[in-house]
Amino acid sequence: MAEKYNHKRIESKWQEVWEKTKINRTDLTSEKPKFYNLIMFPYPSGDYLHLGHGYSNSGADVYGRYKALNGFNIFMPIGYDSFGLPAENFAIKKGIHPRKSVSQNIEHAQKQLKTWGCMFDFSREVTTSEPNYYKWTQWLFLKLYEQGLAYQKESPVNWCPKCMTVLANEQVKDGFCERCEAEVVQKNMKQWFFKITDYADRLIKDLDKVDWPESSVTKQRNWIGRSEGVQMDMPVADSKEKLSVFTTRIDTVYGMTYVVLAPEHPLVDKVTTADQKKEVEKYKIQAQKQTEIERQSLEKEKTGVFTGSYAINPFNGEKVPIWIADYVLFGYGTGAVMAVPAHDERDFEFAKKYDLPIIQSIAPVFVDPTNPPKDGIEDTVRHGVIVLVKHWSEDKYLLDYSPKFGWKCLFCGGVEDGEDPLEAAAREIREEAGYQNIKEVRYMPLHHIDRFHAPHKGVNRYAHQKNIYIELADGEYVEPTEEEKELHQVSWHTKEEMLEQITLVNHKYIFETELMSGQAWTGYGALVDSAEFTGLLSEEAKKKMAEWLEKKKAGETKVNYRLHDWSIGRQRYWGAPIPIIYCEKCGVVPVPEKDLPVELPEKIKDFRPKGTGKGPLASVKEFVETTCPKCGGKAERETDTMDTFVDSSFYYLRYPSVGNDSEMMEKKVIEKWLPVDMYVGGAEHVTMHLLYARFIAKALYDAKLLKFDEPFLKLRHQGMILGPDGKKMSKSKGNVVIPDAVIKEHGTDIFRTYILFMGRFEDGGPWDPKGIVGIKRFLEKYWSLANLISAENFDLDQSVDGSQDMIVKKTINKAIKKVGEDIESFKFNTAISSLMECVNALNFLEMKYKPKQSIELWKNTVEKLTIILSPFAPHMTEEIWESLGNTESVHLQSWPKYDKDLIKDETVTVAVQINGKVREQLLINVEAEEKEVLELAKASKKVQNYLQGKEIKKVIYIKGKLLSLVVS
RNA sequence: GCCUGGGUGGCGGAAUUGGUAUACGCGACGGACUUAAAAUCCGUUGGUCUUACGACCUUGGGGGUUCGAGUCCCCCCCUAGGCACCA
Repeated sequence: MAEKYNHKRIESKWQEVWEKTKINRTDLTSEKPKFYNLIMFPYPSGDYLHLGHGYSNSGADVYGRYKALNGFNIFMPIGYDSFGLPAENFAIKKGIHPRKSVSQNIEHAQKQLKTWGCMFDFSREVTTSEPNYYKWTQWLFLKLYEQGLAYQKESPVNWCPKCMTVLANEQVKDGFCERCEAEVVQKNMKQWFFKITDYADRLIKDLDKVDWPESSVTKQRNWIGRSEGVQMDMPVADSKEKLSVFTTRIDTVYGMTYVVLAPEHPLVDKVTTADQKKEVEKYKIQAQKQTEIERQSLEKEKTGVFTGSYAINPFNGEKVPIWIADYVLFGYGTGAVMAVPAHDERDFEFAKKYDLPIIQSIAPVFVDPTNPPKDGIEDTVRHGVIVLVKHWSEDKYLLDYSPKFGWKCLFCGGVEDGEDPLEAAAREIREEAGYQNIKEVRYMPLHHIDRFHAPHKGVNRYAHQKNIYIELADGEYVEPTEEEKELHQVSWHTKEEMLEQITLVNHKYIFETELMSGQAWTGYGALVDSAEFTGLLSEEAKKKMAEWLEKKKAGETKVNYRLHDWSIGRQRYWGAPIPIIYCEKCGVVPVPEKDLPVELPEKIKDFRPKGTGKGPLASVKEFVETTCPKCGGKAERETDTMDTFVDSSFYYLRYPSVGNDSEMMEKKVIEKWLPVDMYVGGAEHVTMHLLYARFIAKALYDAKLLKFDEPFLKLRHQGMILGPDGKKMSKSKGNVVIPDAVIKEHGTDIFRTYILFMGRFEDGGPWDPKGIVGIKRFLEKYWSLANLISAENFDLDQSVDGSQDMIVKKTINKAIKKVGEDIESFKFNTAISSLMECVNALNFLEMKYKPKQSIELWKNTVEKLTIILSPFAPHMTEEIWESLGNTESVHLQSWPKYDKDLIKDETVTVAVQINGKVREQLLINVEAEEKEVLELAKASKKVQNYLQGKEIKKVIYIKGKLLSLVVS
């Protein structure tokens, strides 16, 4: 009996061998086709690398090994994202210099990584906090500066009072600091920015070029938040000022009843009248004091103040009041909006509160789905009323049942030319419903348009419907004519009953809006009361109205983005200093390339943040004081450091040129090796790192430094591994599982195979330590089977004839195909289950038939099995490979080719369905035709039972799958 | 509120273009080996009814299309993630 599998001995044995043979060092100059297999580099903030790292690394490594077996030259580098807040905070907590804690943490992470058996090329590590790396971070800054993409401006920024630094929008989660969870406040500061907004359109458009998870593409698109609209100028009445508003719904402009400026808007002071000054000032101060969360809280009731001035709607020349309100954001669009309460929920809420007029300018259009307008027939325009009638004493409403048309609805009817709709409605109720005394008649907040085909008249109707509310005074009733009674049968119902019974969608809608006492209609529709634009549909009106504005030079079409420029300055110590010098004479002067890196002073008394708005570097005299590179005069250095995301935005570009200190990217190498072929990492980086990295690639492309503008062609995310309790792992919950403990007990081959077997790679899920035994059994089964074959240790007494050889061949060929396809599409779990099936089948055959005579076939089969298993269990398979008598590593072999003919089965079971139910299974030849199968089925007793006395109406045969019979 | 994914046995999860739902693994039960246990191996394992043959039901719920629906269409519920006063 072969030796039991000992992971400790075997895994460390091969890790040593591989280190010696340098098997994972990539020859970047090789002629073989390249494959850049990248994982997101870890952040060594002090904790162990966790299960999540183990998960993504395992997936990426299996994929990389599979690609290598398929003839690619794999480059799988690794590094450490070691600058930034968490690393610095960790050092502060420990009371040591971050340089020291970072190097300890890296050493630790490295140790972990080396036991994980991944094919990392450790010879090309990057560490972002080393001067030989951040020299290039600063170089990158200079390149962006040269292109005008790095600039300084005074602007409101996110300030984290706990980290005492500015944060990018991307680092603020629901108003809290992403790192320390302190509440973020707005501060006005002079800051360095990268102009990512210049690339907004390309960042959206080029998503078409990449193979990324659809959800991540959408996430980036939403984050960038492109919206097309128009910017419209509005003169301020009795003043020379004019204001500009941005809207995506210019089609609603005739419904504008006021204008709102953000409280910070510079025009506020200019338009505020003397009597309103006090109120406005008070409001401004109150708005400023609020934190971002308070201000953006949706529960908060809207507030605002009238400025005393009016703006003129260029479309109709009407004056509308100018208000200020904090529901308008200064940072988006023009910081001013036209308010159309009838068609915008926020404006509606505001208008209700401050009693501002609500004017409808868009009418919803309902197309009757059961009777839509027919093509090629002109619309006939009609005016009509739809009437909601309320009972005189109860909370009930009148339902009209029309036996002739079969629908249940509200009362409705036509309005003759010149007739008042309210009167028409009242008349109709008296004559058709019979109720005589009306207490109240009024219009409902919105009217609408119905479109349908009127079959009895042969015309398409385009009906302007006024929606009218009638409340009866009492129950006085005069019997309608017989004729009317045939058309209308009325009954009283509660709200709920009405909503249930009404069969016409438009009537139902009216009923709902009335019950909700009006709402803004935010959908598209047809324009009403909009002068020359009346009748147009929203889409078309938008175009025409924008053209109209452009002609009048009162506005233009405009695109706005949710995305803001990337604020990159941090008032912290542990980062790459921004390479800028301020000279009294020459102003802002970039540090010349030859002077890079601007080294972060290592000896510093206190590297903790001060909270003064200036970073700790400001107090290091030797650092700050310098000479101007232009004029040689006295000058001072910028003391902010760069956001960590700048470090990580280009690390993948640096890997192939590690060791070259004179160039960031070696031209030849970069042209050969980039872009990245496969990138594996967490989905939480989609709106930060991945967006920034794409932007930087595009900027470098424009600077002619790169020949591609999309850095990551393929992207796959690993799901999140949760604690055994199904909750997110965290120290405070005490449910953290450290991969090293698992690896120590079971070995990394078992660990990585298990974690990939648990479920779909993108899904993740709870870590369940119980299931690991299944993988252990599987791999040990493989181990003993392979050992048996390699030892040629067979029971020679058994008589064998090799008749099972074909089954052995088929088994392995099927596995080769399935496992390969599954790894290619990141379906590791099903790849592993196919391997299990294969091992189980071979094991069964081996035990049953003792492959004495077919030893060559068996050996060959086990070799193939070993190769296709090697991406998952690299150590164990290497050991087996050696014991099979091979001298070259299993990882340098080729993925076996499968034989197409051996994949197919000659006989298959087909299901026989009778009226949709499976009643019989037939063993047939794969090539059998419908006729044969039908004959076979008819011969079956079971089938005969179901066919007795019945006739076969229809036969459907799906080759090799099923036969479906319809009988009656 | 809007945009994405999900919802399948006791559990993790499979299922090509609509074509035998529950692969593979865990767990559970029964058996073999053992003085015994562990390990290993073999068998059973969606539910209800039935002595049995078998019948019926079953992929979050309700409707539909189809010879046939986990898969397609409509409505609803739950859940994870993202965005959210973005005009």
